[in-house]
Amino acid sequence: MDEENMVFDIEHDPYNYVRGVVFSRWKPFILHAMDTDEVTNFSRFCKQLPITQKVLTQNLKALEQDGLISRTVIPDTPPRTEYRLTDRGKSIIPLLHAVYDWGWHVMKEENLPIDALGEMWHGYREKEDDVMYHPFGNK
Amino acid sequence: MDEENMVFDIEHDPYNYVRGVVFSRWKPFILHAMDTDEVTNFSRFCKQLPITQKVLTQNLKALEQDGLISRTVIPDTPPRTEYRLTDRGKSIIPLLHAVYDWGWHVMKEENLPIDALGEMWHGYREKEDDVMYHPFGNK
DNA sequence: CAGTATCCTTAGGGATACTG
DNA sequence: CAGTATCCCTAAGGATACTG
Repeated sequence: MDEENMVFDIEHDPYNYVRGVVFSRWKPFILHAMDTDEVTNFSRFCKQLPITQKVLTQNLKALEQDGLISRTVIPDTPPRTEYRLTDRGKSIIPLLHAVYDWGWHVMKEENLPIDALGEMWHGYREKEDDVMYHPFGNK
Repeated sequence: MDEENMVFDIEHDPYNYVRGVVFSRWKPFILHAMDTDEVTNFSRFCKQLPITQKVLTQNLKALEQDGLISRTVIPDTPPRTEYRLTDRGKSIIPLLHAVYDWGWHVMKEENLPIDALGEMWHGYREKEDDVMYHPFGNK
């Protein structure tokens, strides 16, 4: 055995994997929305998240490929598309809550402003109808 | 009250905050290493993580500013620098473990190769001396 | 409705060389 | 030892327009 270190390969590491699969900019919000809604369609996402259709499509496609969500096209006229969490997708939700909670408390400690809409989604603030006009789900 | 939606501002959202503060490419590994080592110095990090000094410095500086680690310069000749987790830094460790665990299980389900060194650090694989030659800590 | 197709911008990271 | 200083590259995302 030589003195050469075995070198750590981040490409095959679970942290890095999770980073790509769930911690991109918008995925936590998409997953959270789908957990809240049970059945969610494309246009609902667009209503309150300031995310472009292109990025939304990219993220939904990736989430589907990674097995976190399922996509069903319903052949109506016009056809609709339904998204829902798979078991794997559901299994990440508690972790997302824990992440939000940790971040929320640290931001409070640092006196950083926290988005009110997100707080309502997570039950950290009383829901107000005028703000929750399109609370990700049924109007 | 107008019909205009209140728009969600991701810049003030805890998810996004945590993403920046702990889920950049290398921070989980740096934090994990510091949790394992208690007291860690700069050069130890360089031994096994394939990370450049510049990026390491950037990350350590950011972690310090965000209150996750503390930095102490010891006036020897040459001066050394010691890093250790703050209470806030320690408080994120269980969450990191949970992330690793979730990712590890999903990668197993998908038959994706998992880095052996990372598995040993996390206790998912028996430690082998020839592989753990520089296990982040004391040689 | 649920996307594609283009084009562009930027933050985070990598490579390499240099310093008190 | 513990960093700076440059330069470069790429992936993720944003803006805008178009489509079956």
